[in-house]
Amino acid sequence: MNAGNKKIIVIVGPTASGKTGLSIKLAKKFNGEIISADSRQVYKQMDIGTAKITKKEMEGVPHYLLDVASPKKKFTAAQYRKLGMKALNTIFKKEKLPIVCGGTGFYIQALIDGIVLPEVKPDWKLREKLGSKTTEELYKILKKLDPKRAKTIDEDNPRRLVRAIEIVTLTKKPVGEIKTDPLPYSTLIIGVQREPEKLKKLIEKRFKIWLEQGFVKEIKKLRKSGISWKRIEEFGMHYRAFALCLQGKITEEEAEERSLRELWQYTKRQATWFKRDQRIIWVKNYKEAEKLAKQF
RNA sequence: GGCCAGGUAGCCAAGCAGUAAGGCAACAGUCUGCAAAACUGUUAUACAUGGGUGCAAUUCCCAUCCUGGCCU
Repeated sequence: MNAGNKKIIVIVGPTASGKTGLSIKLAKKFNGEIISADSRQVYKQMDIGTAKITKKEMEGVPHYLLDVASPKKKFTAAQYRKLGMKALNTIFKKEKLPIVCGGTGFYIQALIDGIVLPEVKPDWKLREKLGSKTTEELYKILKKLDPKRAKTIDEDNPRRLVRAIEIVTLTKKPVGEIKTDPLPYSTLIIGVQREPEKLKKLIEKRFKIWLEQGFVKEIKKLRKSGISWKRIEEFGMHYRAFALCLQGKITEEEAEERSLRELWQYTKRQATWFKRDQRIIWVKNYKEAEKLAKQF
């Protein structure tokens, strides 16, 4: 497929920086459609706490990769890439401009830089078996099963070791080196920049709004629909904090404190991630972004 | 007022004669198959104050101040 003149705009940035608003403006201006790149907004029933855009806020701009998975199941970067590619093709067919927008750097990388990987579902029995092993033991197991993967993996990270073992065990073949298949389109990556102090305030403000909108209720609903506390805790940050609170393990005050703190820590992790990507052009407002997009 | 317990880095907390674990936070970073996850590294002239006894005290003794609990 020769698609050299096809273009994609990507918008990245820390949480609460205003990516969503920017993406809508750009989409309207340049006849675009939006592909969300957010590892939590893919789940149904998780709207308030993920700051998912509402129908009204979309202003008629089509969105992809929202509400594509059940929170009961695990969604992975591999699935994201698959669905993302599909969305890209759909948008191109309509001769519109795809705008990938989100804060999950890994998903964006999976899509744009094209990490090729088969989908592997979690194997709970295997995980249970591996659960009691030490990191060292896990590493040894992986080394035996897939020496190449063992070479590059972070050997102190049990989470990744388990997943790697799961993958070899289920696919029955070592993957070894990972292939990449970058998209053949030209991409403009815009980063939304915010002063740290300002960002902190934006996070706080948005968090308060979540609470007013019934974030706690949202969690209760998740629980009622049969999702375990453990699973809800896995969603991290404020989902974890309030899940603990509703179980009576921490006070409401602690939950709020913890949420805010973790939200801020997340922001910093995102910054660390995006810092490495030299392709990102950082902007402070919509005007700058529009200018870039025009040139592009 | 009396008795008891305790005062160790921003917070929690171990040690209790040879100058001080750990956890959280903070800061930095990793990431190519769970990524709002998981993991790594770095940082702090921290032992309430004043005396005393020791070669040596954060550690023992005395006093003072503060905090918590109990009693009157």
